[in-house]
Amino acid sequence: MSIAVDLLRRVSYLQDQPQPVLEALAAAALPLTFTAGEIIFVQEEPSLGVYVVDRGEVKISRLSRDGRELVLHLLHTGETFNDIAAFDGGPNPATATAGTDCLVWLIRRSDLKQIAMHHPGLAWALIESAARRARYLLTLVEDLGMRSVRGRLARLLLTEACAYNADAIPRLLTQEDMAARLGTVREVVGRTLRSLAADGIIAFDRHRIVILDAQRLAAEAEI
Amino acid sequence: MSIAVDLLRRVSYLQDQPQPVLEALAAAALPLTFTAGEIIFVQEEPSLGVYVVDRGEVKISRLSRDGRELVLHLLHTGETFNDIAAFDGGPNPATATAGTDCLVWLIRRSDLKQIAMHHPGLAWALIESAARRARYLLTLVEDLGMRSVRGRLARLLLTEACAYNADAIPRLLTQEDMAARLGTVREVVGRTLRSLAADGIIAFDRHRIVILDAQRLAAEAEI
DNA sequence: CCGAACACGGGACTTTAGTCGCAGCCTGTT
DNA sequence: AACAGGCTGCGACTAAAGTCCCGTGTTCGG
Repeated sequence: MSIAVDLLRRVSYLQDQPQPVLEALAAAALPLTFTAGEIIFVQEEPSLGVYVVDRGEVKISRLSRDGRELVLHLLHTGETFNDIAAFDGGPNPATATAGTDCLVWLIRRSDLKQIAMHHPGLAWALIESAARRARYLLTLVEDLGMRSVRGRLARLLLTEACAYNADAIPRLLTQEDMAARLGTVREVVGRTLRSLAADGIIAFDRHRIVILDAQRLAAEAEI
Repeated sequence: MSIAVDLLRRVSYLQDQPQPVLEALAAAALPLTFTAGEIIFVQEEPSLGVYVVDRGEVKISRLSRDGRELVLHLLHTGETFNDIAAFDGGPNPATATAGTDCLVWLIRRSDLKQIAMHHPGLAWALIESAARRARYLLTLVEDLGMRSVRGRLARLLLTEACAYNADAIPRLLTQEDMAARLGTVREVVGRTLRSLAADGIIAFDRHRIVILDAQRLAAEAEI
């Protein structure tokens, strides 16, 4: 159980919470393990509560009935998911899949609500986290609504490069993965990457992507 | 001031709050009036707090630098806006414009936080409302990411018809308005409307839109 | 009553995105 | 060494969306 407290302290919006609050949450947390590719929960089904990633990678996505997938988040240690459903008690807003073998903790909605009702500081922290989630979704809306695939891809490359603070993006993301995150398909991602390479903005180093001109890439992302 | 309490009771997520809570909020609320077309606040600027619409229509939108506008919400009496910024203290996530002459009340973030910290019930209500907002944004993401203009337009027509619970949509929305809500342009909306009419799904009755076949329209919206 | 502003109809065209099909290339396995 | 499967490269094609442009009806104020 103290393991769970250590984890909760790594959750960005919980780190300022007093020890008793974290202990109360930890006491309510249930450990769950999933193997790579396994589905954690499915969109539209009733929700159990909020999940915290302990180890591994979790993919949050929406599936359309024609088989396309739109990836909303890729989560790692210390990040939470299904907050929305845990907060409003509605069905799961998206599908969660284990990207790798992983360990997550589940805190049921009723427990969370109970604890939040007794600790206003926690309640406000949850409010802020929900607001951040909404803000992130708004950037997605703007991306999808007013940016071209080229622009979105440029943004994705920049954020990925930044995440590994390097000019090269290790071959973790396949073109298929990128397509799912951009709301498009594999071929278009490939074509756009080639076009960016033809313009001298990026280059391929044995299937790794190297950013040659971060300025111009940023300019592409702005449009 | 009792005017403000009456209004707050019409806010969906506040209606179960006890009288003292509403009075505390009302005491903190400042009335503001705007004339049609006036800008209430601009995206990216520091936020003052949360707003409640008393009278009139408020349009929440994102503007891109190439002049395109994406309408996120159209709000009326008893609805709130800029919740996100009021919750997390960040800049305004979008631009708010008075669609008609209107009266709104502003509750500053610090006052809201103070009151919420003393009333856990209110805090939880805010959590739920933030979750709903996020859920709504997620439907927008799905719309923009995996639906065609035709599908989105079909959905818009259905929800508008439903809002006036009739099969005809009064000429309140111009094609330009619809385009802004769908993330597209006027010509495309017009073309798509004509195409739906050619398929016998809708018809025009002296510039009003009449839904002839709600089933097929719903089918278009599903894809 | 006239003209300006606005909303709409609609044709012609360009660009962007998505689809299809197939070949090549690694990587790990048998 | 042979092979399967996943990832990629790429051309050809179609469909969807966006752009440009102009004509027309309506409304509203001078």
